[in-house]
Amino acid sequence: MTRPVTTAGAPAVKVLPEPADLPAPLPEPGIDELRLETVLGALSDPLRLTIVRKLLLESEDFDHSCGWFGLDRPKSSLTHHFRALREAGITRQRQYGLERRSHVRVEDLDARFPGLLDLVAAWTPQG
Amino acid sequence: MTRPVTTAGAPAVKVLPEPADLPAPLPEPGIDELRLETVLGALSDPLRLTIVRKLLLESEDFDHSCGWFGLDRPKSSLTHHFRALREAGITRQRQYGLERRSHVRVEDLDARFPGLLDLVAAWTPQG
DNA sequence: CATGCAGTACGATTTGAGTCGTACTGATTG
DNA sequence: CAATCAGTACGACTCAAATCGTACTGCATG
Repeated sequence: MTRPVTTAGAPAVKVLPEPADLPAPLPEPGIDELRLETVLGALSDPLRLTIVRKLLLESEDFDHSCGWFGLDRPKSSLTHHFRALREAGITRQRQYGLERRSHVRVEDLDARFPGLLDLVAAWTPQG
Repeated sequence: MTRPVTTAGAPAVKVLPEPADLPAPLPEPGIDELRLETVLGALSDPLRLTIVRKLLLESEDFDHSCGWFGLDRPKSSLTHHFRALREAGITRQRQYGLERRSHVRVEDLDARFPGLLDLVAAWTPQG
């Protein structure tokens, strides 16, 4: 298993050192609305695979804004892909002032599609 | 693990016996050419998910021809989807006389993308 | 309050996938 | 060898997704 474990065991306390009242997440499918074909479709794009993998491997408990990824695409393209991930139920997005930060819905995805995120974490582009 | 290992309930009669020397498989990617994004893309279609799942759960050691699935689509559409699966590396196809039979490349996929086929086997349409 | 900045909205364009009808191929069998 | 049958090839159509430029919104900070 290569994916870093964020919360080992049973965390009774909220881990993220975020403000107690987080901004409400943008609209997203509920855990029981997650559809395998939709999730796989969203992950069938190399750029989105890059985004999710980077979130899985390099995000240190914090959400990340669009710019953090260093993706060489116009902003409108990034909006498109981040929305695709959110609407498929793969990421959750919250508005923090100017920034719209994303993180992977690890718990939900592990519950519904166990093993899937490990495949994403193990993915490497172009090889 | 829900995916069946091999012959669960013994088939009464071996309806389609295979010759000792199998026909050569149709062109397909090698195991080291399998790409996660391509595989996920091929599996992001409900009809193809249905095909692969049915092969995983109901095929008793034998390959199956197009007609076995009982899919209510024109033949040219089926050709399209079966080719998509083969070219993504998910199925292997062999020509048996008139019929072109398919089976899932379980070993290859389990080796490259462990857990993926379990997700497919657990999938249910429309729910 | 004015400026700047993160990101969206909208629309145009392009590309690729799904769908399917029709004509075809190639093996099987009478 | 002719009929049949499984499946393909080809092409047309449709639709959704990717891409991206430009204009916009709304928060933030001086």
